[in-house]
Amino acid sequence: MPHRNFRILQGYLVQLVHALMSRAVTLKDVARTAGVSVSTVARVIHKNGYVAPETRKQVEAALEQTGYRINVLARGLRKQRSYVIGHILKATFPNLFYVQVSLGVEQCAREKDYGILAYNIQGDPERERLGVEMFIRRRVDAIIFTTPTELSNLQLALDAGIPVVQVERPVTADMNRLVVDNYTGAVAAMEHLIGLGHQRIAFIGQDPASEANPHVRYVEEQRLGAYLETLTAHGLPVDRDLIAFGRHYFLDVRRYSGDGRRLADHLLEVTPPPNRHFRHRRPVGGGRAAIHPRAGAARARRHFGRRL
Amino acid sequence: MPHRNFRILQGYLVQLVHALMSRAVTLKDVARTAGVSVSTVARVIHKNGYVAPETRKQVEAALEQTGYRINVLARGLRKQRSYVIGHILKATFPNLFYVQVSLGVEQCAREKDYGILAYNIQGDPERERLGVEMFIRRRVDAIIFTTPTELSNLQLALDAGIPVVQVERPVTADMNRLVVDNYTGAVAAMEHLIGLGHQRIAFIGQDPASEANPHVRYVEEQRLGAYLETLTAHGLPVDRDLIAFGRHYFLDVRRYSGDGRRLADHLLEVTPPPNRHFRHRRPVGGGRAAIHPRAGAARARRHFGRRL
DNA sequence: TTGTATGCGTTATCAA
DNA sequence: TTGATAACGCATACAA
Repeated sequence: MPHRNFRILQGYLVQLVHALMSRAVTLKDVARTAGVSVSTVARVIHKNGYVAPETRKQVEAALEQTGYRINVLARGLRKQRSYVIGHILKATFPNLFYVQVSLGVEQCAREKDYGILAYNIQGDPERERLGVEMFIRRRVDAIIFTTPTELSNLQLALDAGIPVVQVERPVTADMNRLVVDNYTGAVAAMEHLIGLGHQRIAFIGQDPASEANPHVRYVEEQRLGAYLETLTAHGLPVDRDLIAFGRHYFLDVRRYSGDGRRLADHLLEVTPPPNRHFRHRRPVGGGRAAIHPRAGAARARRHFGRRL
Repeated sequence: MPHRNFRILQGYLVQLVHALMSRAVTLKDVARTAGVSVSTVARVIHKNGYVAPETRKQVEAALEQTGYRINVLARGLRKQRSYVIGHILKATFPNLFYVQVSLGVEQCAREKDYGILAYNIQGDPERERLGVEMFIRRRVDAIIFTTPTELSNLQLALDAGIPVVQVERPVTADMNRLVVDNYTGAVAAMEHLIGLGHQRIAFIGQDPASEANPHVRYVEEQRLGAYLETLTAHGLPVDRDLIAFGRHYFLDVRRYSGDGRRLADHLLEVTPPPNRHFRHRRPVGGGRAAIHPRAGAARARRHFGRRL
């Protein structure tokens, strides 16, 4: 289709000419059109120092007329800040948790006029290192690890003078970290359900007693503890048949860089069938008591012992 | 927990001191330790111009010793390039299509040592404009719109001399665009299924004849056309009962900025139940013939007319 | 109240 | 074969 190819070529050329012809407006340009010096323009823009009212008028008119936009790179070079935060993500696909976190990070940064440079490592520690290296070259002002993989990579950033924060699954307690409070969250979920009048509530999760990963074990202990504690606090019975343990979800994201088919295969392979039916049970009257995470975790252990 | 708070405070302080004490190594530092000028170091780094072998040795040693890392911002100021591409996304959550695109964009950019600055607009044209403005201030080298919302925002970027590309759902034919070839994709899917021996294949999609959005209509026409064409090419019968029209998925992402509950409500509300049963049908012998998109779309129209 | 001059870290030109 | 220097666009200390 020669006509179509021509249009495409034309599109490229138009943009190329645009890009080559146009030079971004600088402070100097504004100063020239306003008939003042660059520092006067700077004073107007930053609203510091004294500027005569009429001079200000002229400068503002010139700013309007030229369509000046600050060059963040140049400002960054001068102020020794890039106004960029690096975000290293363990995986976005297919886990929407990471997507939600990156959305939140981006929105929050935007309010402070910061940009987010995302770097997806697909679970690969070596890529994580490469990401840190790139961020150092770009002089990012901070690095967020969601979630961190190797301590050495955190240290690498720190040695370059870049502050870091670990989001979930911290690999060290010696650096900033932000973790989900699973206990409070699970209590809130339970309170919500009980508040709606439900009394036969099931728990689906991994078995803390047989979980090797310490982080996962901790998380599951908190959740299960909250579940048991809240039930008891409301005078509801604990029914072992309503607790389904099992690895319901697991993915090694390194194996799935955009390959949807292998992903689907693997999901089918590792997801076990439901391991028991939830039997119907007569509801029991409510109640309310103080609930504490420590007590909840302890109760989880007492209730099920080391082995289930 | 005073002990825990102390550790957190300590973490902050350690990082603060790190950040304040450390100054990034510059070319000048390397030059000083190597006992040469900055331009000699630059020549070694960029492998252009002539450098005496021993001088090179010294410089390389100094580079190693100091741990020099180029300052991309400074280079960008000088070379009038930011080595950053802006990526405006209509939505990432809950649509994994956008996530996949942004992953691909990022990987590809990385190979060319480019960074990706993502800007999520949640379907809001005004945010799209703000995104373009931010990208102009940061002097990004190009902007990708996945997917574009307003033509004026594309024009805004172009006027600032920044090349743009529209990914799917182009709002104009006059600027670069990259679109999915739905016809070829659907043919491939059909060939795959037929190749596996399947002969009773259903089509689920929207009705092109009653679709108001021109883009969606075009997409559905291509897909349905490919479906019909491929069936016929293989000598398989077209069974109207195997074609299910209906709006199976729709989301106005502006309404769901992280509110999972309302999202779930809406999904349940707009997703209709399956509109017919797929009846069993006897398979019919195969065959193979040439297939063309235009013919496919025409066949779709002939087969079902304006109204179905 | 305004302007001049310097430096941020690079690249590139030109002279030595 | 190497070094001095200007320029990129901005912020700021200081001079006028």
